[in-house]
Amino acid sequence: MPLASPADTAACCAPLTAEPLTTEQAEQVAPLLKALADPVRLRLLSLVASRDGGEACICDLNAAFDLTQPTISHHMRVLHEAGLVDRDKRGVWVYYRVCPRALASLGALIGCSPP
Amino acid sequence: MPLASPADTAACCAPLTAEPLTTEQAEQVAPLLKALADPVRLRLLSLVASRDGGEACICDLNAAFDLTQPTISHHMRVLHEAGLVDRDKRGVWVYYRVCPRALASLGALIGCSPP
DNA sequence: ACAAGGCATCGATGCCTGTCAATATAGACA
DNA sequence: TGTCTATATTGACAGGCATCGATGCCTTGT
Repeated sequence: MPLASPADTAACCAPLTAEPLTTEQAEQVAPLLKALADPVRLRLLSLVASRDGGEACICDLNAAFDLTQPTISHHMRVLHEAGLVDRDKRGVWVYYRVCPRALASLGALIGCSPP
Repeated sequence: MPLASPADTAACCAPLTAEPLTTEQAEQVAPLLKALADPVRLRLLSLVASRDGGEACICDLNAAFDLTQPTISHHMRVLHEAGLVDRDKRGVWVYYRVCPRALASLGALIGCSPP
């Protein structure tokens, strides 16, 4: 297990509206939301998630944006460090796929908990 | 209806993982997430939502933080302009309450709809 | 009319971030 | 070994943001 991402510890609690978040909880969840709070990263994550097989490489993603390759690489790094996507290097290509647990825990926090 | 908040138009679409977000969708949703992506604002929203009656005034919120009153006021303004909370001035006090539609649409976007 | 208190706004400051060009790294293939 | 290609890293720059102190606005009560 290479690194402990924010998604590992965050958002494993009661929904936002049930009881006040503690300072610690808020400081764990905020980085997750911050990683998502960018139009490019939202599209990147959505693009990866909706892809056939649930994965995409940088070259695929690059083609969908009018941004330079380093910028896309930077955004994927942010998503990865937040624990929202996993990396898998196969040969020359690097494939990203969404980490479903992270998204689910975020959804539970925001309060769409169907009992 | 004083202003059209981001929450009015954003996040009324398929979950993030179903199909790629368009640029327009991403640019509508991102401000909502950005408004939430701050530890103080997360606690503020949670505090308001979990309050008896679902509302709180600035003076209540101020007491829960080690920040100045202008800073709290600024954060509540950000939440309000994103469409996440409503304002209601009653006498000297200003009461905030969460706008449930905004949170629900965000939750639907993130994808906590397990069929 | 005046004073007091709750809240918003303004201006300034220091830090964070999105973007790019240039460069580095690393795997595949001849 | 050397070249080509895919991805990451670095350094720099501009814009954004969280915070504060000072101040203004508005409502209530005297």
